[in-house]
Amino acid sequence: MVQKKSVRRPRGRPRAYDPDQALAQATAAFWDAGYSGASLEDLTAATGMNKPSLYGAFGNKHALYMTVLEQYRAMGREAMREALSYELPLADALRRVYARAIEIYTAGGRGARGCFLIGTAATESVLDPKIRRVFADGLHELDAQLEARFTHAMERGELQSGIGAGDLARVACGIMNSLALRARAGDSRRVLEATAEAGVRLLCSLG
Amino acid sequence: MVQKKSVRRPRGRPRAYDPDQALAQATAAFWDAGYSGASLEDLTAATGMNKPSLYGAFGNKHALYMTVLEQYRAMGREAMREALSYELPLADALRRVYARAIEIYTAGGRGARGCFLIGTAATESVLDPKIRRVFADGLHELDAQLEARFTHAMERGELQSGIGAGDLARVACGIMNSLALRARAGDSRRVLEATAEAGVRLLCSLG
DNA sequence: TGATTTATATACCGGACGGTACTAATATTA
DNA sequence: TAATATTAGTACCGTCCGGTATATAAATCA
Repeated sequence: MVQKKSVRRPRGRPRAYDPDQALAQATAAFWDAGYSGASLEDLTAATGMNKPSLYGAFGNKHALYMTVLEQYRAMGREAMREALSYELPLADALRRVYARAIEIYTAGGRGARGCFLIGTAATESVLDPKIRRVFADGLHELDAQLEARFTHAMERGELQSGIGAGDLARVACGIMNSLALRARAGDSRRVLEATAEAGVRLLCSLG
Repeated sequence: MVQKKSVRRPRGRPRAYDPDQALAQATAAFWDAGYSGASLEDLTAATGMNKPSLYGAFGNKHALYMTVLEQYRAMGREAMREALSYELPLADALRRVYARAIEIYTAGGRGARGCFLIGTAATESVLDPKIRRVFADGLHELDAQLEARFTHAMERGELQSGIGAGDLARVACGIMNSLALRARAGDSRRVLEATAEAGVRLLCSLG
């Protein structure tokens, strides 16, 4: 009988940190201060790790950031996939999407921080092509998720619009971008929700 | 007869730089790299000034950034005021607004940089309340300009919508935010223009 | 128990950071 | 021309930056 690997400890001194938790705390540090604004000291303080351990686990600052960035994208993709129901009417599906986005954007101990990509990756995107690529991919992936849902609604006869699904998706994505920015600017949850609802009604021709 | 002050030179050694031009070049440096990402060396290289002159003229890095930020806001306000015609039909006025925004967002030597506020101030807004205030004011001022135009269109009977002028304005502002982000992400001008046009048609119920 | 393996912890590296004292240069004023 | 005023330019300040060498601690394996 083979012993479970997760129980059998590896050979050397055990880690004093939980990798997932450390990554989450590094995410928070970057989210607050941005990539350039978060110092290695901020990151070690946030994770509770010392610098050599941080390097051993995640590589240098840029590599750590890229890891965090990809993890955020995966979280966002999954959150959207869950929220963007194909069962509910289009308007309700969009409402769920925006509600979930507002949840994510207004979380955070030091006040709302918006979208991680918009708050940190956008800034670096001009001078850092790798970050720009991930940032653009993140936007376009959301576009694609939304476009598929709009296409579905059109095919089902749930929505007739003179505007193509792709363009509708980019506008719907734009509403979300705006929620992220307004959250980071400190707008109240009520304003965010009203903006989202107005967007839903426009997009679904419920004006 | 009084001699013009602008001709009469002040007492000491004359400046080797043009203050307006220096400020524009500092703007470019911050726009590319963000506030935290732009070093004082970047700023002196961009402006051609040495550090003591830079300090004498504009104060420390934060003060210089705040000056640049306010100047950008003034430029943006004026650009919107010019573009947001009250004579043209609402849809055409919005088209002018977005066209002008795309012009500003895609300018820049090292590639498109989007909106200065979104690309640089948003990132700092979580940890720097003064920057957050200016960022939020910038968003809300654009909201107000757009809301006034929507209100005008409604009063004139040019637009009937179940959505209030304020909410329409925030959505219209969101489209612009999205153009800024997409520009910084590297999206083509064609995509930006298509997104803007879709936004116009939704906002003006031309779907 | 002793060797080996892995991680932690301390202390340090060269360099870049934001910021400034000091000197030299260039103008006006008397 | 001498005195004064204002700027430019150089050189430097202490600190923090990202990153790493080295030593020590804590586990498994034989």
